[in-house]
Amino acid sequence: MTVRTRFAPSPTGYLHVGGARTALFSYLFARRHGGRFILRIEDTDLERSTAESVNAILEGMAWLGLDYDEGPFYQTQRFDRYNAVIDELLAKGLAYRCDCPKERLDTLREEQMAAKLKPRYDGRCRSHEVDPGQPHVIRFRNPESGVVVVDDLIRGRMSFDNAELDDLIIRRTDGAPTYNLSVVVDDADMGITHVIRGDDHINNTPRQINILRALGKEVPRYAHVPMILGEDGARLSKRHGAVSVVAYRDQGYLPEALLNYLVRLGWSHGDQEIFSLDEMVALFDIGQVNKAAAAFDTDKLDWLNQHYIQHADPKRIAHLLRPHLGDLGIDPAEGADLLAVVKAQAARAKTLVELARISAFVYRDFEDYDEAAAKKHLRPAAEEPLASLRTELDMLALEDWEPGTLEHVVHRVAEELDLNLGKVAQPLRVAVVGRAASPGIDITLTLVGKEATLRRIDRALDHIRRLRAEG
RNA sequence: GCUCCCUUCGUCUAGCGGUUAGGACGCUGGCCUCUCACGCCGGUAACAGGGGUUCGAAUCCCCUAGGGAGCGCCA
Repeated sequence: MTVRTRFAPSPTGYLHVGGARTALFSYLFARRHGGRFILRIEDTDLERSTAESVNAILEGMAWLGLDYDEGPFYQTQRFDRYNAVIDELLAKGLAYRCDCPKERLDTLREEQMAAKLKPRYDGRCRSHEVDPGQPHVIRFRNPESGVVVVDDLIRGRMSFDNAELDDLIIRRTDGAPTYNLSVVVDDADMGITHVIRGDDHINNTPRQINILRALGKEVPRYAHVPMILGEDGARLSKRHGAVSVVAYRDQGYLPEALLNYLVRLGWSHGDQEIFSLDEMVALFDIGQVNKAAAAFDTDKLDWLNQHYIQHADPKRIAHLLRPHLGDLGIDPAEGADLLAVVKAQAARAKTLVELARISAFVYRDFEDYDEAAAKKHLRPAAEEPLASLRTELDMLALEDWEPGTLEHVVHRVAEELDLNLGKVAQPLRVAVVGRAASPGIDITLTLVGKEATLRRIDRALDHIRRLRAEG
């Protein structure tokens, strides 16, 4: 039997990290077992489903590289099929028409809650005829006794008493089938062997199994993955900042970093922290997934992202960095080789956004000096070394403007003035970068170029002289 | 309220009856060093509580506490 899994989001918003992890687990499980991964859009809620959300989900999946073998299928295109199944259930007496007015149901619920009972439909219409011509819903006739046992791949054995369940609506007054019916029909029709989904569906499982059985269909295996919590341990929501997968892309995260982070949230393989997608496929074991919810930790994601920025092909990083430089109004075509910039800076940034920000000085003069850096390094004592550097650097031919020579010049100036290297390199760095942090001074000067370097040294000398004039 | 589920360092986790309870992020001390990062070495910190079972429990059972989900003509 070939394994077939599916990811079945409802298009009522973007693809968030919780959904992405469920999709990842589902994808990995299928790939791991040589099976097929299917994407199905559960858009039966006509009110809330939007085309934008569908696009956002597809975009998120594509960015993460979670490619599916079949689909996307849309439930709205399968209404005829669901209705045929509902009619079949009706004909067999496994479902019935119900015309209980909403008000009655509301008061019933209130009474039950007041009596400390679990609110549920009382089965009033189970045995009375309802005129098919009048408004009504269709309810599934759930077994009244017995237990439904689910051997969940993650949770283990769970059992539910049928007496706790009620007759759920499978077709609305407007004729639209509901979620619990459509999932069951789709999973059966699409031959889904393993249903991997969020654990908020645990309580739906026994109902779905009952419908599956009424239909005479095979019951798939289930794996309910725990939810992802926000940094504070509370349920993930918008106030936790980025939750949308594409928002992470926009903030400069690499898809492999997010994927790696997500797979380790709830799953592990010994002490290994770094996993390529291929390794995940080879090692992933759904039975090894944790049962408890996990809190999202941006610090660890950042660490992984920095790792991947550092180890990825610099050419690719350079390519991905362009739009982020563009956001700063920088066109890297007009300046130092972007590849060289990436190689020099990759280990210094947690995100591509940060990488762009700390590299801007290469392409344009900075606005203001970092206050603390200027105060510490652009002091009167720095005037002499800077002036010497200005002279020495100015004498360099353009073809000598390279790391080896530049490092030599800086060292020589320090020796001539009998100063520590730091007393020379740091003022120079602040003069050229505006801040006290940058790649090695030789690389920094190489990237900035002769013209801008001399210009910025002059600016720093002005700064120091003005400072002295002010006393 | 009822049903189902969860509980190891701050966070992600290893552990599947015998371990000095391991790793990672974070934080932190140091090394490297022209700065910042990277890298390397070290430190900090956990079995929710209580009963059993057992020669021996983080591991098995029960109870308590805390947390979550569901109880829609949403998915």
